[in-house]
Amino acid sequence: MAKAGIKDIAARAGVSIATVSHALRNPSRVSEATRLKVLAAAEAVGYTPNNLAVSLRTARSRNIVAIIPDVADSYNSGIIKAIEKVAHSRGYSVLLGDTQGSPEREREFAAMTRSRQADGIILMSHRIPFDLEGKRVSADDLPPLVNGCEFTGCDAFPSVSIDDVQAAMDATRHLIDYGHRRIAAITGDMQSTSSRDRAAGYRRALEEAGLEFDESLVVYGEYSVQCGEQAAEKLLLQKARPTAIFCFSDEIALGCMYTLRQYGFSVPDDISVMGFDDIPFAKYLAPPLTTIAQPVEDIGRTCATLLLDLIDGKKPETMRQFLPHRLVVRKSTRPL
Amino acid sequence: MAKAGIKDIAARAGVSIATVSHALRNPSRVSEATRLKVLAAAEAVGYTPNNLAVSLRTARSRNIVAIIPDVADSYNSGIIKAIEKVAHSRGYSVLLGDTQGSPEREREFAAMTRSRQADGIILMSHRIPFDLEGKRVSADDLPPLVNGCEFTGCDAFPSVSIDDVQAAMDATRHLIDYGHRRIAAITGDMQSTSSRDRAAGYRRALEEAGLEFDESLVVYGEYSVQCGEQAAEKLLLQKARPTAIFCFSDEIALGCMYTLRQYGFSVPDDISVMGFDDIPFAKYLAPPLTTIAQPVEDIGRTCATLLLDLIDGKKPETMRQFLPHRLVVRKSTRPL
DNA sequence: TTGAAAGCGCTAACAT
DNA sequence: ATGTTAGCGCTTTCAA
Repeated sequence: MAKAGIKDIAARAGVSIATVSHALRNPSRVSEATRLKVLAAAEAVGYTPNNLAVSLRTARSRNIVAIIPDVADSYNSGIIKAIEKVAHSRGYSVLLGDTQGSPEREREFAAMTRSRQADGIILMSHRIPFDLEGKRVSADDLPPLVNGCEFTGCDAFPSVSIDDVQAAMDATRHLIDYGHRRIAAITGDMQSTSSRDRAAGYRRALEEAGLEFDESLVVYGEYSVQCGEQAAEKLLLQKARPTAIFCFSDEIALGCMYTLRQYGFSVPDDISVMGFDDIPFAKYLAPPLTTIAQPVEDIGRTCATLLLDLIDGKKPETMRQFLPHRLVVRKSTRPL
Repeated sequence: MAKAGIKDIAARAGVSIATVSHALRNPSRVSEATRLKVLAAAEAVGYTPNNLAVSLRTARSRNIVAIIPDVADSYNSGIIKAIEKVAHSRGYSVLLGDTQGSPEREREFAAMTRSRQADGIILMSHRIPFDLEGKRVSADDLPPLVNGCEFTGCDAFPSVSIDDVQAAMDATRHLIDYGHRRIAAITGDMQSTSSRDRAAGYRRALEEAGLEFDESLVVYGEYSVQCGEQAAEKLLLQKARPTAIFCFSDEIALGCMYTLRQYGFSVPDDISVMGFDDIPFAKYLAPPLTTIAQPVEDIGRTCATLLLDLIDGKKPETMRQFLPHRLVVRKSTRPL
């Protein structure tokens, strides 16, 4: 006996395949007696539905694809974990779309909705992964998509993230409140909206405090430890060194602190370092990292919930959803 | 125009659907002229194959499922990233099976091969996620599965990991070579083979060095920062404290070092700490962590390659594959 | 309450 | 080289 299907059940239970199908999906439409008979037969033949067939027939794969720059990034992996959790609880599976930042791969993964392998997309990128131009943009042949952490700029899709501008302002202000005046910044990829917004917030907080924005104090990088490592060197090479460095991610901060230590600088005694994200490791670092906590779990959960609702035809109430961040002051920053 | 299928192409190109199918999949079976005609028509109608239909027909989903305890764990996420990479390069997608250690979820995800949503399984657990007993174990109705990092004990499935016993011996020996005699250990979940093997290696290295195994020096935990945090306290409470602590994962080591610091102990001056895994953060910690480097990328790649080959009907050469680990001495351990 | 039958969109014999 | 046709395993009208 190779592969038991509903027709095997039907044969064994002495009913039609239609009845089997009903008994399994729509119990109320068959008599109690047949239902039991069918269930017993299903059990007996060791039935497992072929979900490919179900999906083809119902035009629903019950998969979503999460398009994410890098699963191995601590911040990202937290988000995706939360996504998987709610997807699973609602009977969906998540297809992993690790793009390593490649626009081409973003498009490939996004195409999975066209090819019916996925019913929707959670996009953690600032790029729209398909042509809106080419064809008519009849809003309803766009796939269900929710934009997480980043923002494509297209309001046809709901997006969820923190208010990066405000968060960066809070971070910068914390440093200013601590008496710092020469506050450097190490950014993420400036293509990304998150990084642009943080840069804007940084700048604005400076201005509001009457501090001059000094271009030589910002190093444009990307969200990675290696970047922080190198960027810190550039900062250290300056004649007038910063007394504080605002890193646009905790990973950057980690690399930054490493370099500082290499050259004999103490954090926070010589230089204060501020991170962003509050990855799980942040509080365990030496010194524990002052940072902006993102509600990672909440972001992931909200993205997934929104998407699944979208798939079910429910329109979101707010298209642009901002979740609350929080300044977490630990030991990597100190009053001047 | 809603959904272009091969029959739309056929109509437009003035050929049969079979010819379209051939032109698309099997170009050599069709004349150059028709091939071009078909391609043009496909382009014109904006064709994207319905992979659900293809999969149903060919009985191949081109998905694999990665069953993993926790995507947010740095070690795990490295593995899964490598898996995704090779899967993608071979035209497969990976379904994320984050189990949070739950055997039930392991089984749920494993069932995806039965329901045809996945063609194979990469299992990072020591438990077999389905009944081998119940039915006849006719080896060929087992799904393609490769066991990564852990070992179920079933040699019907290929497995790939490092030699945990040897690696733990190397780690312990390093501490012994440094003159340590009271060497504590903080283990992972002792249900897991990796942790049992490491415990065995630890013990064996002790014995070979003529050191007595002291049960009070081992704290049984799990692979998490929180665990390391708490376990370290237990160790510190002992009358005769260890001079070195061998943590069975870097995350444990991180938590352990944190607690040590809390209580004013310096690593490595007062106590040496050794990790395991060499997660990307390890070298950036303060102090940089001495650890056993696992070939994460290689493990992931090998798992995926093996599985995909298995799916293609190629039998693996070795059922139990050990990849080389490496002792990485940094600054968290020091000679006594 | 149950069943017959028509597909979902595609592939793969088998014919032509 | 191209076309006909029979399904893959299931859901879902529609009729009985």
